[in-house]
Amino acid sequence: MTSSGLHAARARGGNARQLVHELLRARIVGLELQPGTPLSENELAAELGVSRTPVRESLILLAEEGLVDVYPQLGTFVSRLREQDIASAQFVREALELAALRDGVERADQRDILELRALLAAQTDAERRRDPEAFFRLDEEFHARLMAAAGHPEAWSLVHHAKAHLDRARRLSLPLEDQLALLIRQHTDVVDAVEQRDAQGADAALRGHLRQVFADVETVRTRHPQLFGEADTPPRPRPRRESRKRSVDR
Amino acid sequence: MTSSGLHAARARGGNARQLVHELLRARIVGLELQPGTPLSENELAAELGVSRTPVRESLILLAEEGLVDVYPQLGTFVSRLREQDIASAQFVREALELAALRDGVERADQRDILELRALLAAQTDAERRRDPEAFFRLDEEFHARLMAAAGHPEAWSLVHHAKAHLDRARRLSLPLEDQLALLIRQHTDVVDAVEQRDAQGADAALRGHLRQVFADVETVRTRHPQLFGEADTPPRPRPRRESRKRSVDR
DNA sequence: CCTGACGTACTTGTATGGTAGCCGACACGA
DNA sequence: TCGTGTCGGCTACCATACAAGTACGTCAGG
Repeated sequence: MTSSGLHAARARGGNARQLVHELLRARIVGLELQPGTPLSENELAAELGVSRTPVRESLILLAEEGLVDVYPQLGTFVSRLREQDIASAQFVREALELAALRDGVERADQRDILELRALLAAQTDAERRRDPEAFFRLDEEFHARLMAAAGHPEAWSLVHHAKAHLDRARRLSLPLEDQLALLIRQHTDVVDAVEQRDAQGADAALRGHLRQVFADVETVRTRHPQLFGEADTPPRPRPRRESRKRSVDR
Repeated sequence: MTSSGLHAARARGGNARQLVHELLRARIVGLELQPGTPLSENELAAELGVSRTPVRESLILLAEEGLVDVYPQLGTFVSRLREQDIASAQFVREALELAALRDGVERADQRDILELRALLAAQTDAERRRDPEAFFRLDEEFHARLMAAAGHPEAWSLVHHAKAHLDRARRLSLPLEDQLALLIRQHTDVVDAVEQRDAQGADAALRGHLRQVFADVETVRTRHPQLFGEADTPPRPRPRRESRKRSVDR
């Protein structure tokens, strides 16, 4: 069961809160838990084999990231994909990654280039195996490594947070024809430009790549509109009828 | 009693967790709680008239922001000013504020300019009254307003988080001679450039301003080295009983 | 006197009980 | 038929009890 795995991991490493947090985060970003899904503290605690405390603390952290919405005395729900959240995440990601890349063009050494190229090779392999999940992990690692090479490894966590909102939508578009190949090509262009110390080229390549990702979200929006929504009102677990509800705190 | 005030505020506004979080955050950023100070969940709960739960949840959030360090089974301490944290905060702040300003130069309308100028006037007033605390609040509002005018009000929260690490150190340098006047001058330069749609000028003015703030931190480091530290190990063995109120010497 | 084992008083982490408030179903009355 | 009041079940929030672990003062033994 899930609980046994959690107990094992708990013995190995971190505390229950971190484990639950990471687990729920992965499930939300991976769309295993779809937007609008109700998350009950009691239910999760029972399912994961821990008490409500670490579950609750995890939900608070997820709420801070914008991945869940907490309505006191009402319930906690996986947040819907909101126009504003996605646009904001895109802005933050662009600003941070492009700023980092400006330093990266100067600071990256041959060792960094080699590691990035190794990740590109692994991505190509994942694409050939038609394994979008593997590609997702490698994509994360690529962008993280890029920021580390630029000398700003800590700022990655912020990009990581922002990226979650984009990935949640983007994931549905990845299995599409030739999508992975296109993204890998764009990654490669970035690395090439960095290796040649071509600041303008690198900037253009990465910007184009990030905009591509943003465009993918739009594609998904038209195909899966039910995942999106402004969500001033809490989603309904299993409703039959509409009812008006005034939102509480921010 | 402190608790009565909190209960009152609680009736008015949010839940206990948010109130405790904001209170502790203000005390830490305001250096009322100096770096290295131990924060006991029990002690805080008793002092604030709430149970451990909201206090603990607040500390978790503060730990996420990097303002406190939690050592399990050992204690929670106000984090020291770390070289890396400060540099990272500076990078994030520059990246986000400058990226926003690029949009702001195009999007800001006359109404935005007027509101910004009103804040500048208030800052000048605070400077004349030699009121650094008031200036700090107005500085926050100025930068927040600037990002809102640029069309990225949500990204402010990230800058706000980053700014905390800088402000904590900077606060000690603000009462210095002519510091406030210089900062206000720089703020004014930014607004002037934005009003004239001078993208390059605005970029240079804001970058210069942010670098100035960063330089102030260095000044403080040489004067108050005890506030800094890499803190691989818990800050202090064990300061028992009340020994705070250690006035900042020169 | 010096050294080292140990108990005690703390710490955070986790589990659980109690409370106020919201929603939806259902009975009742017009 | 439709509107309304009540009640049961759910929620998150908060308080409290227990468990696991660390540091330091104390004291026995050299």
